[in-house]
Amino acid sequence: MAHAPPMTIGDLAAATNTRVETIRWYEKVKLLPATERSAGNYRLYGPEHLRRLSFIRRGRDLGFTVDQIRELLAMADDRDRSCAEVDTIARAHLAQVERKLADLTRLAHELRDVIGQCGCGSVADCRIIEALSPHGDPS
Amino acid sequence: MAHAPPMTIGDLAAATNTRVETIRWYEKVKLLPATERSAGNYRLYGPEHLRRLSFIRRGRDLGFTVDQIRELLAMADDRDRSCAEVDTIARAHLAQVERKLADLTRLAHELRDVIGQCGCGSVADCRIIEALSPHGDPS
DNA sequence: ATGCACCCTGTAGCAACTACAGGGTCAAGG
DNA sequence: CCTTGACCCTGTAGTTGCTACAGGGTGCAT
Repeated sequence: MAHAPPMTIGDLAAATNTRVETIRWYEKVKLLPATERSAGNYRLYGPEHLRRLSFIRRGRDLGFTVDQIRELLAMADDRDRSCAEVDTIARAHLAQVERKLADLTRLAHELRDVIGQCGCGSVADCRIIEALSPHGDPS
Repeated sequence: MAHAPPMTIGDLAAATNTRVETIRWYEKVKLLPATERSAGNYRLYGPEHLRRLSFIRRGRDLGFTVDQIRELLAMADDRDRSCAEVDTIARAHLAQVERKLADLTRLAHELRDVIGQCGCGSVADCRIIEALSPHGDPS
């Protein structure tokens, strides 16, 4: 079998569940290389672009920032390098996710408390508003 | 006791743990009213501004958007109105927080899995990079 | 040849601020 | 009185990660 014909940006978008504009944006910020163009100036993509974009999307789904992905890609491109840096980035990211998780958990508790107290009368004695006001606000 | 002298924007910032620029920005987007000015064109704030800004900051800490806070403030200003809308906003927000919590929990699991597998050899056989790559990527 | 789906570039917008640049004001110390 | 330094002013541009046009060109089917 001959190798598959190049994909257009729309094909690549469909294959990776990404918007066309997002792909062009990744190119602009150099997560993806500028590609060859067709006679009509269309971007043409091959399987290596598909692989790279899939990597990027999976990283984004896992909550890595674009900068972190840039670093991860640079490391992945240099296969002799030690894996330790990759590990470091991943661990730092996990720590950050865990911090955010703790914050949100606390926040959910507070919100549940506040909502539980609302008797749904008039705003004048709404517990939610009161909870937001500087503690016990008279006036 | 006579009433306290007006605060400058810096005083208000210190009292609410807010940056000066943020206060000016809240004024621009009409969360805070434009204030009186001193002879030298300095903004002057009184206790009612302190109360309003505290409310805003607490709402932001609880993760309400600026738009939601704008609604909450409008309701709080109209004390005869029913509390039901306040309750609705708070519940919608809680639901959103809970969704985000679920996402992050799943994400933390995935990250921990991936990190656990890293033997910290060379990138060539790094499990983290592999986990990000389109499934099992040969080449 | 004409429609229609697709592609191109470039710019502006979103949230919620933050960070200047390039000035003016005010109180204290010398 | 004058200077120094901390504060204040406006206005604009930057941040993150896209998304949404506007105003065009391309490619294929009918």
